[in-house]
Amino acid sequence: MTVTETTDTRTTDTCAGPPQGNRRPDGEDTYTISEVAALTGLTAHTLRWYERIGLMPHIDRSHTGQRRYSNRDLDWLALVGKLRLTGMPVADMVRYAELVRAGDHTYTERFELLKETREDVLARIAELQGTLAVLDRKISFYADAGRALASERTR
Amino acid sequence: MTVTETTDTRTTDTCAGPPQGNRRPDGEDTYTISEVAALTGLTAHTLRWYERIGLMPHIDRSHTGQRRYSNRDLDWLALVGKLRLTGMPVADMVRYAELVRAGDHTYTERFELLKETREDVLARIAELQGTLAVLDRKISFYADAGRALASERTR
DNA sequence: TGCTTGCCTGGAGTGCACTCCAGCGTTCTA
DNA sequence: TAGAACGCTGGAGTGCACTCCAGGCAAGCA
Repeated sequence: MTVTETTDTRTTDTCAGPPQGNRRPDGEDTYTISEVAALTGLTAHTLRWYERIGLMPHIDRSHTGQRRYSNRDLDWLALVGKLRLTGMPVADMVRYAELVRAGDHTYTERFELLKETREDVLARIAELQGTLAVLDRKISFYADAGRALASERTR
Repeated sequence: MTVTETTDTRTTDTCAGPPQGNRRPDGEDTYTISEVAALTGLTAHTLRWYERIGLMPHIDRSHTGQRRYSNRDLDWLALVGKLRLTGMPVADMVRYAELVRAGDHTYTERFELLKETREDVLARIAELQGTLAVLDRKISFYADAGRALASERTR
């Protein structure tokens, strides 16, 4: 593969921000489900469920069949967490995961999907800023009203 | 009650932004449920449900028992819409509605609630901006990868 | 050796925010 | 005056994103 970066096709998309501590170095990066739960804030239930619905790649297993997560899996979960914050439905994230699994030929599709998501996020931010303006108006109204009531009550 | 302003205790909080068109002037402001549905984008089902759970004040009725919404009700719905955008749970909005109905002595409590909500909104915006940064990184990565793939074919 | 802890599975259950339904009454238009 | 369109109610149903459960295996330790 040629696309530079220290990644592979499966998760060519791991750049979800700061290291978020407690990671083990690559090579000895195996985490149990409860460790990942602690690291991500998700429950073990949710992690298994994500896998079941195809939002996670198939996770490595120990010789006894227990899940062993890698740093790459954590990266993916970090991305999923970010996308979840945008309100993206799980089904759409699954779609994205499928594209990633499908390989290089889905690059442009992924690219489009990311750009759409970006637009959605911008729109959400704008909405929230509108709401903030309303809240600020109300808050200053209540501040004034509070003062009015206070001075009145000093009868 | 003493707080000035051209409002009453029930909805002392109507300042949800621009007039949002199609309003009838105060005094002849009676809308049927389907008009309100069209104006707000909510369904008639949802409007009845909002009333049932206490998120709306009791709506005026025609002599035959049909709902007749007022401009004040539209204002309230506009606020609810804004709060909904922030992800505030309906139960919390109901709580706020109860405070509004309860009268002047809940001013400070409402004030606090609004300030908390404001903080939540700021936090949401910050989260979204973090997500935006991640998306931008990925998008530019995909843009580069796309170029690389175009010039050379990978495995 | 037994006990506790952690993890496994498929499937059922939960909570939220609607959304729809049946069966009926009222209003509007032709 | 008929028929469509609109509205009413209580209660049931839906879709999403988890969340829990029962029953069982495997590893560590006392």
